[in-house]
Amino acid sequence: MDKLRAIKLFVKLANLGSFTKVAEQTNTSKSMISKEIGRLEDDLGARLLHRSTRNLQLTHVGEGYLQRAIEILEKLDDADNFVSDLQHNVRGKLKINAPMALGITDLSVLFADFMHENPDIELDIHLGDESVDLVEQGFDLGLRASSRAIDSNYVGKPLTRFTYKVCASPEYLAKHKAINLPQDLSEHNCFVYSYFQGKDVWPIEDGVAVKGNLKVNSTLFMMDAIKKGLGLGFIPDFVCQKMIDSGEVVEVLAEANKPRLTLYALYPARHFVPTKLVKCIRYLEDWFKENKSL
Amino acid sequence: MDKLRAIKLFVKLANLGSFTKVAEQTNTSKSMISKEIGRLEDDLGARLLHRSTRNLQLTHVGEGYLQRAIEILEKLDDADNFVSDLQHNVRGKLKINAPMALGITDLSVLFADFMHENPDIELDIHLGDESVDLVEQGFDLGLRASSRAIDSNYVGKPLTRFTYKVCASPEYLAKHKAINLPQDLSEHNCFVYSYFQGKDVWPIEDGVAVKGNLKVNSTLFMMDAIKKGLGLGFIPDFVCQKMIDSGEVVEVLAEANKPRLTLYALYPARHFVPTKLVKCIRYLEDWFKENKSL
DNA sequence: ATATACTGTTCTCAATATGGTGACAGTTTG
DNA sequence: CAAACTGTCACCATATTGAGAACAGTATAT
Repeated sequence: MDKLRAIKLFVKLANLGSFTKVAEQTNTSKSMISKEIGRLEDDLGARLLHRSTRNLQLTHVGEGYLQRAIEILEKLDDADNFVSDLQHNVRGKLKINAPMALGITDLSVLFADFMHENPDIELDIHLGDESVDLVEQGFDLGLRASSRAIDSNYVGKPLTRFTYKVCASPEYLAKHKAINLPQDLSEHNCFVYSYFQGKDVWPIEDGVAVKGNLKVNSTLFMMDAIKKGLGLGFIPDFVCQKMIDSGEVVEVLAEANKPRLTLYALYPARHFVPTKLVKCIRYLEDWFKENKSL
Repeated sequence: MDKLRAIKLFVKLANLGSFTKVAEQTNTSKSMISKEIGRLEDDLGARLLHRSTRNLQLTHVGEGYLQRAIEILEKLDDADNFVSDLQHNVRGKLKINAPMALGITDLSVLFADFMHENPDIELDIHLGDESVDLVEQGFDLGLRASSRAIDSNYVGKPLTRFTYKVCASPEYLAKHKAINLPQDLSEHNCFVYSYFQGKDVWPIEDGVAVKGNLKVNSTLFMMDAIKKGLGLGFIPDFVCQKMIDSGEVVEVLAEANKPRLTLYALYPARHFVPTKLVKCIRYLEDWFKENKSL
């Protein structure tokens, strides 16, 4: 028995004062109203209203119950509205996790624009490359680079593709042996990124073991070392491209086979995504479509 | 969809943190819980909790909804308890309507005893012989004398049977013509009771037209006039019996056919009767069983 | 007075919704 | 690497449901 509907009908009945009118107003049959009210009375174990053929009269019990029923329905409406607000309102917090390097480069300008367009959305951005559990940490969105499929608990929207480039400063290259094949790297000072899955193997062609005197968890830090001519780095293109374009660093082994990764926007829910989040993801997609060749 | 049950299950789920445990505790299947929560989420248009295989995590929405849901359930409990209290509690008011004459004679002692036994029941007794609508006036109980069937809106418990007696004082009878047949009454001073259905026809045998110089809406007032030897009265036996026994008045036409009426306890509801009322009706039944021959 | 219209209730029956079973995909644990 | 567990999904017999008509009763209209 759907007690809630029964209560709603009871309140309506108390207002309209007629089973028939309630039936008309709700597009149902009299019999249904009668049954439903009867069921509610059964459930409560008390009569809510006296039916005399022409007049309905609330019982003592009915009067008290009516009052409480109205409050209950109000509370329910409240709860529904609360959800709806949180869902459809663009206001609200958005807790986002993103890779450090990406955050410092592209995302900083991207989200600056986004915040300008959506002043009511509050951003809470955690930059970091440690693998965190988005759900456990309560993140609404995570930006992840991946070459493989994504954890099945998440939906992943592909945003852009990127690759890595082996970078060095012109000065470094001039002072050291030429690099023509991936294997040549083993005799150079190759910086290692702390969180890199393969540790000290760069995924060029079949993988090249490298070694070097710098290990750091920031590709930007690494870039500065590269620019100073200290060594080579295996750097995402969104970090190094500008410096390559400006000539500060140069790419080596450009023709070698390197993994192409996809940047995903990850969000945990399947059915219902808050509009603020939808808006954010759309923005990400559009931004990368405009600014990058996917 | 039974939203209420869904809400209950959601609250349980939030507490236990596992679909399976909820299923066990409610003696249902996991699938049912899953479905029901899913339905609630559909209805709300938002996801209430993130399911990762090992941990359930409330959504922002879920947290807010949980809080509200708990309040709603409390309110519902409140409402139910309110009804239950009013229903099962012996405390409370009892608004009773009864015929004036009966009230002054038997009921006064009866209810004195009843109140003594049930100090927590508050009585609100309206004595009067006008026909009142019990429901409209908000009476819990009405005592009615009737020879015919009762209004179908009410349940009527028969309490006792009674009849009427033609009474006169010995002095009156000594001074006037003898009364041997009903027709003889037409030559006597016969008092008329104001609310009597047949007005000035006494329902003896086939009915006897009478006339007299007193019309009053109280059989007790009438009794006093009779005792003084002013005339004859058609009096309920519960009013006149004692005086007949004591010899103050005597009955005439004792053998004539007079209507036997039944005193009913009338109460409006069919399904649910508050226990205080049940108790009162039981008391009435018992009292009349002991003190009168039905 | 009598007829009519309208009240709420009850009955039956078809249609819908429901909840349990078992399989499933995916994880964590031993 | 197997086993035990998570929540979800599809299937299907079952139960509940709600509409419609018949009903009993009462007030209004004629």
